[in-house]
Amino acid sequence: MDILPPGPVSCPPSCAACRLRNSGAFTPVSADEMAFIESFRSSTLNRPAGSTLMHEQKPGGKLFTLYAGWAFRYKTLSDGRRQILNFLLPGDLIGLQQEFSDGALHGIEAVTDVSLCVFPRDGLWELFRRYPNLGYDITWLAAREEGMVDDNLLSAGRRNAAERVAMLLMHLYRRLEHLGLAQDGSVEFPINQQHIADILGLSLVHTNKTLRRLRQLGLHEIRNGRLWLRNPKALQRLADYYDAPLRRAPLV
Amino acid sequence: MDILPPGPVSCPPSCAACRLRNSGAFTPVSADEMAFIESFRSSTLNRPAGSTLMHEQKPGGKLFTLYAGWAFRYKTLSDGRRQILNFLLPGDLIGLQQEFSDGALHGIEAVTDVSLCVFPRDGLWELFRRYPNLGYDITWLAAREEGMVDDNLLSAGRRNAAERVAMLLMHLYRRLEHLGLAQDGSVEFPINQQHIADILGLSLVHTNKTLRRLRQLGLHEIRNGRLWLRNPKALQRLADYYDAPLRRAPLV
DNA sequence: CGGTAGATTGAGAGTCCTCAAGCTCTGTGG
DNA sequence: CCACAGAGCTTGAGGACTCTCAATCTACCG
Repeated sequence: MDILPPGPVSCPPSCAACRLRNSGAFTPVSADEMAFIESFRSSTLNRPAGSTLMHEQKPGGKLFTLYAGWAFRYKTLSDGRRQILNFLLPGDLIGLQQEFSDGALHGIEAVTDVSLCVFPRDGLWELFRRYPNLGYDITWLAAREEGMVDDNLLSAGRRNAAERVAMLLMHLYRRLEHLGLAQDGSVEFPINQQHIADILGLSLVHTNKTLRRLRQLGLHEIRNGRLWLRNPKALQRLADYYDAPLRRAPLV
Repeated sequence: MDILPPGPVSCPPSCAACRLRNSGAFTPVSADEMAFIESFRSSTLNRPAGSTLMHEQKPGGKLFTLYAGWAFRYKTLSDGRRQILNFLLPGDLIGLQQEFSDGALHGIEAVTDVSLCVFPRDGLWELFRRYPNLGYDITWLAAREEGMVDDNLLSAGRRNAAERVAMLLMHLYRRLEHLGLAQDGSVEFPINQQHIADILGLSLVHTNKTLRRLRQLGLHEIRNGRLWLRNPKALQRLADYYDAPLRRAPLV
């Protein structure tokens, strides 16, 4: 990992130069809306791998859009057991629940070095008022994130270890590929086995044994921080996971 | 269970007579907004216990507000394993994810006879445009529901059977109490052990044994379709569940 | 009085967990 | 150049929690 600033990808000063927005993976916005988003953004921020972007206990905090890097939402029990709720990838909006929550809070931690666009929390209402489109987009993003948590809950509740692993690998590969981050049949994969255990609701040891078994069956390969799906069909069948293609998401 | 119409509580013709809105459990809206909501509503609907309100496969469908009764969102694997994602109680908005989803769909089924207010799906955008407040409220509801799924995921992933049961009983009791549905220290509890197993990610048999054990320890009692928390403190400690008091929710 | 839904119980089998080491790789410092 | 430390990955063994299979029991209904 690089020293701050994190690698070559900090947020550009202007949204017009935004690599995400110009990647084609997101729905276009009008010039007007983009100008508003840019004015709505209060600053940009780089944080190193492993840092806490939002505390599990404290409400408040800011609203972010993840520009580069990986992060995750999580909850912990008081004896330390941790459950990752979902992974956050570039373009994901961070901190929306804190705005509304009943105190059912979660923490957010950076997996890699990350770059963020920062938005003031109390500007959200104005966004809804002045640009209903953007409000609608934000609801879209919230609903999509809920859908991801739904999938994870189905895994944790009803899939066995191998099925959970297969599901996770498929899911992350698809999302990254959709963002244009797949190269030569592989994607960057910065999470370790503890992260995988924590999102799947498994122990570290069992996660290791399951990953190894699937690798030896030729289903995937994780090496040097990259993931290859060696047999996507088999993974899909194992996970019983046949979602429709991803749609372009809004980007705020 | 009654024959249709379900019991004495169908949606009133006018929102002004809405029992939910007048219960004090929801945030007030302006007369203007209420008039819009009433015009936005395309009809009302009663459905019997056990009916499917939304199919797991088909997108589309309508948007509902649950007026009376219980329902749940669920997903199933192709071999029939079912995971309930969360329970829906009066005031909950139903079908929002279908509007946005990437095809990551879920089904919705009525537990009891239910009454619903029906909204046209394609009117949602107009709602955001004309009443940004209401758009904001809908986002609030989406974020709250996600928070509930987050909690369930923490349970399924990291709590053992007894802790999961304790968590669920506390959670449902709190929500019902907040709706003013607690009477003499108990609430209506129309779900069976299969439902409980399906939301907790446990087998029916193990759910039964766990419920029985907690009952014999004097923690709760379920009888004649009602739930009593006999020892809320102990349940709370067991579940490691200490959320802030519930806030009033918006009602659309 | 049979039929059905739901709750209960017992027994045996598995999946998954915890404990405990050992291994590999990388970066640091002498 | 090598010893050392730390993070992450691997492996083995035993035990605990949960699952499946198979019945039985109760309450309610036609």
